[in-house]
Amino acid sequence: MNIGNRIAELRDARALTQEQLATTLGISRAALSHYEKNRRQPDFDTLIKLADEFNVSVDYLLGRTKRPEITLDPVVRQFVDDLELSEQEILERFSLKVDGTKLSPEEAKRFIAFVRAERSMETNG
Amino acid sequence: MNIGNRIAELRDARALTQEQLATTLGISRAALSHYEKNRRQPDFDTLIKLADEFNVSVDYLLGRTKRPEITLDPVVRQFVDDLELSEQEILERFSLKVDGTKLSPEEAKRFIAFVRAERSMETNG
DNA sequence: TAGATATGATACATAATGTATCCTTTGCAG
DNA sequence: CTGCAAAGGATACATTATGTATCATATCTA
Repeated sequence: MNIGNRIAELRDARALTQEQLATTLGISRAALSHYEKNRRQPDFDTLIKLADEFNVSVDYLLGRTKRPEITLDPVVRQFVDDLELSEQEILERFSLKVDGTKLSPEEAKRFIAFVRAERSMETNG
Repeated sequence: MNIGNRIAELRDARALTQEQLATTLGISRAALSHYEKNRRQPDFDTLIKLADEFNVSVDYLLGRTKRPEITLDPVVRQFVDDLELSEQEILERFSLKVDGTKLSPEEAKRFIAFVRAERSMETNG
């Protein structure tokens, strides 16, 4: 997925014409067409205007991420990192809720400490 | 915060010289210097190489976000957003890791009991 | 203080961009 | 059908930005 496709996709989703979006961005329709056809690269200013306009991340526009969210909450990110939950197969199937309620960051931390403590006892005892 | 500052910042944090980073990126040192001084804008290819190299989001490089986190893979995102961690699922296919070691079913069970107990205490106390 | 190292500044050939304009397709009213 | 208009793709070309070599300017340090 490249930037052109993403722009066209987002524009279509809003039922905007190239003319309309171009005007909003302050560029010519021709330029926008070039972007959508991956013949030109918008400058950073226009890139950010696009991201703002569609409320997506630049990473998404560039096809670097599959989802448009800007970033995950850092706490969640940290949580995932700490748990070493990085294997896709696993992650496809699980997220951490207990009895329907998400684990809070504090709970996650305590969880980790808990597991470590238990293991430590197993090892030493 | 503009891209130049971010690049210089990240490069300094790794104690890399412009020469070293430029080589890694496959560009001239002069070009990198221009980027850091905000005299030129790297093309998308270089932009993404930079983000990959430093493991940050392009949004961060562009100064669009304050934190460097990249958007997680959608699978991870889903994992975080929505998962019900039932004991049955845990027993069947749960494989959280802590410190690189998989959680055993017993550990998973204790974990759930642990979370429930804590929540109970919060609710009642 | 000379030499090495790192980085900023500059010039200029080269490459990319922005826009006007033309072309093609599609939908639809008559 | 036919003609028209809207939308978007293609092209040409003047303009602008970029990449790099090279020079200049610190900053260490032996």
